[in-house]
Amino acid sequence: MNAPESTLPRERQHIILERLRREGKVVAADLAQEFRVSEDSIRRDLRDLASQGLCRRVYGGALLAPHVAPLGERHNERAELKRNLGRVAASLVGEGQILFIDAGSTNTALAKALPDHRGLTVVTNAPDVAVAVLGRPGFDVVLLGGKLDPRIGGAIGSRTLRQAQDIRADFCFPGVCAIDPRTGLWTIDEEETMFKQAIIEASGETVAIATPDKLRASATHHTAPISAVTHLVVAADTEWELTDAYRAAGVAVHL
Amino acid sequence: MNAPESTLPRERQHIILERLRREGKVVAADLAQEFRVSEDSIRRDLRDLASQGLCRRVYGGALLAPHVAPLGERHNERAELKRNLGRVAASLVGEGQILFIDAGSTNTALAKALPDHRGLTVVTNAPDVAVAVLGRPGFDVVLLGGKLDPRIGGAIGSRTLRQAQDIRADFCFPGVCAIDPRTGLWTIDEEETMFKQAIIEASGETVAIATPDKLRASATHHTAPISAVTHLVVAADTEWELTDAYRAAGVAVHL
DNA sequence: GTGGAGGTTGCACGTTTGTGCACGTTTACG
DNA sequence: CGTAAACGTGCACAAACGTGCAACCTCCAC
Repeated sequence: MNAPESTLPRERQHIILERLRREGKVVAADLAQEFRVSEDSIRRDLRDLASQGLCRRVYGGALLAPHVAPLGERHNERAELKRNLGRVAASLVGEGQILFIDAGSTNTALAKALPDHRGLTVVTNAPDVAVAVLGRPGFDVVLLGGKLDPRIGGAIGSRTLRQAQDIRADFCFPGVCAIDPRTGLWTIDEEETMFKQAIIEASGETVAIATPDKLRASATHHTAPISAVTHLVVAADTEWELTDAYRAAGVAVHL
Repeated sequence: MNAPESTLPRERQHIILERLRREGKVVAADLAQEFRVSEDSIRRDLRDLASQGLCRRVYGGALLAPHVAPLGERHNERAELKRNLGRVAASLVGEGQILFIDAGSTNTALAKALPDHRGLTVVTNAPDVAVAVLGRPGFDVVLLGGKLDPRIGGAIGSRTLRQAQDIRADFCFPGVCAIDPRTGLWTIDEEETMFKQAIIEASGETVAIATPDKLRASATHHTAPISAVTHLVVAADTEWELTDAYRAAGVAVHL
């Protein structure tokens, strides 16, 4: 079915994941024959995918991870995408760390994907992010107060800013309005910009989660240079040229 | 029915469990024929599932374990009651007023029941209350920050207290742990008590919404005398003696 | 061009896991 | 009480697995 001509390892993993989504399972031996590579390589691919939480490794092949939906059946594909991005981003954080999580639907998906029992502390200006982790085992939640902006879904005024400046975090997940491999992060609103700058400043590493539209979008206020971004999480079908451009800029790209 | 072509061992167990969920029982011989494997393998699968507590092993096959949900949902009539109480309480507020809304599931129901297009300002320490009104037309929302207490579902520390003291409101809806016609409001936690006292102090009128269990409950910390409570919202089937006692204490009772 | 770093691949090795069969034991039922 | 089906256990075998290693590729600095 597929062109076994010459498949790049990256591309191969992508195709495997796609088939996994479609059929729910894959058999290592079949894939090896199809791609004309040894089963060893397939096993390595499967191991990689499993380590990213995208599939569950089993004897003889792999099954789709229970949390990864089998390719948008009735749910919004957009929500599906964000869930996946959230899962990938969540895999970056380690035991006992402190996370700044900005407002935004993608970041809410991230919050839902964060693992329990890791002693994580979530600091957020968005009530729905707080709701997503509140009450789950192994989470501390700190809410940043202030007047909520209904367009953003979070607090951003000067009062919020002051509270944020009293905190230091390991990771920071700013909402992304637009991102560019040369210029960095962009935002629409000025107060929002100041808030994002503050939390980026106060954090060790910055993770930008960008849905495909954000990679092509533009916005009015420059928020941070690309050098301030340590990790970038994008969809798996993003063009190689683009991801390579980010990698060249020193950003660790995850998909 | 199923493709007996090639089924991975783990996948097979998964399918068995699924069928178990749907039909409540499975027969080993049938499964063996269906998956084209020996009954020995099926028995091993069943034994594995049983050792994980997912099914109960019986002679000839297996039954669904009592703990495992057999597919389906349960409805909560408590939610229905709280919705009704919330509707009644919501009818008390007028145009353009400022409301302090404490954390708690009953108050979340109230927030959902608040009418749109009234120019209301909601001040809350609970993220789920904020989510309930955020983005709806005619609402301003102010979030009180601080460390969230997972048992309460809201922020209560000293930082939250300070923010609350900077605000004056028309109405205040403290979460009710216990209430008594003679002694007033009671709470379980000390910090929680201080927060409720602060918002009651800062508000013109205080509305207590009490589910039936709260009318009979007791708690450790005295929060406010009954004279501080202006309105009480209770279920329609509350005893007359009790509602009369509250009315005698100067409380407007609504049901 | 040259060489080294980093990544990918296939192979060999020993190990783990799943399978079916044989055997003796337990269970259900007439 | 007797029989047949279902069961558990031990065993042999094959398939799948992880790991270490050497070969190979590409990219980039020198």
